[in-house]
Amino acid sequence: MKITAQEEYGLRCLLQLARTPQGQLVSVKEIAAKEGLSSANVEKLLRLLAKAGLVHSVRGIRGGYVLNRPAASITLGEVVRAMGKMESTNHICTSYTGQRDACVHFSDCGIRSVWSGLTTYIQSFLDQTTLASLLDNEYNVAERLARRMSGTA
Amino acid sequence: MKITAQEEYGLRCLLQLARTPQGQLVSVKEIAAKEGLSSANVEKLLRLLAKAGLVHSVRGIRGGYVLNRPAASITLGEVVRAMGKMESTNHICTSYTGQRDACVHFSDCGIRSVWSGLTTYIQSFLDQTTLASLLDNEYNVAERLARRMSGTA
DNA sequence: ATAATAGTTGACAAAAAAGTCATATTATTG
DNA sequence: CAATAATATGACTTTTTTGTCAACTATTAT
Repeated sequence: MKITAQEEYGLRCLLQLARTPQGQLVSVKEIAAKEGLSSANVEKLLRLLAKAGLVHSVRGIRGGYVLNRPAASITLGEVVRAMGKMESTNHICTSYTGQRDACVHFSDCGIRSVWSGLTTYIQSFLDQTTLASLLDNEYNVAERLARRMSGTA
Repeated sequence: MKITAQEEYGLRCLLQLARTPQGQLVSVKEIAAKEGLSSANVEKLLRLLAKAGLVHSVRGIRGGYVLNRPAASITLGEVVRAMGKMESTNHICTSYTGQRDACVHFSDCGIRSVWSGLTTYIQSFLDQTTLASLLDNEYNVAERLARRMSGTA
């Protein structure tokens, strides 16, 4: 139960796109440089996001990636699901069953119900957070910091 | 962001202990058989739980494991933390930073605050669920099932 | 005492996740 | 129309996580 590397980095790449004005293209190289990741890795992440329809790519010289929709309409839930490491509610109890075919216990055992409850709970949190709200928060923090540093507040 | 094998199996082993009456010892072999896991694996899981103080072991012939505290006082949060795969709130942004030493962005960036918010949110869910409540639920399900099958309801 | 049973430990093996690389494809620009 | 700069793809490598094994220690029963 922790955020995977792909989820974290995928989100970061997406935020880099969200920070650039209007459907302006950003290259893998730029994103990689800004995030301190390898280009190969960033490319892989962006391909996952493209498959999920969150970003869209343009080939050729001067090509790059853009968000497919406004940052305010993209939720963290979508991002995390796009990275493919989220337990899907209907797979609960199918992954970890020991050497048995199905859940060793009842067909609707206590474990199944907590795990699926937890998954739903987490997704509701993620689905309520948009890329835009993350940036907002970031800018507010930056602003507060700037004010404090300049002795204005 | 998904439940790890260790978390799931650790919980299952613990529930096996919670199901047996009073501080009665259960051997690794029994648990392994009931869960369809290898003894070696169950042993490893139980050692983690023992290190965290959730269970206690007795050696020698007729030895085995017991819960250290009543099932109603052990929360899922404790279990998950014992298995060591939970993001700890003060490690946020120290694991995934690309090739940089620290968070590439602000020292209190948008990502950090969501991830730590999410972690807290998840833990509050887990900390409100006890082993006992999982068993309750299990028994209720079993009872409902039994009633339905016997045509009583 | 000794044999048998059960937990303990650390090293190792296998599987999964993360990351890299080489090669192909596409578009632009001179 | 060639050179260049960008994305696309799949195979491969590395790292991390899971799981197994073998040798050891403790406890009980005979």
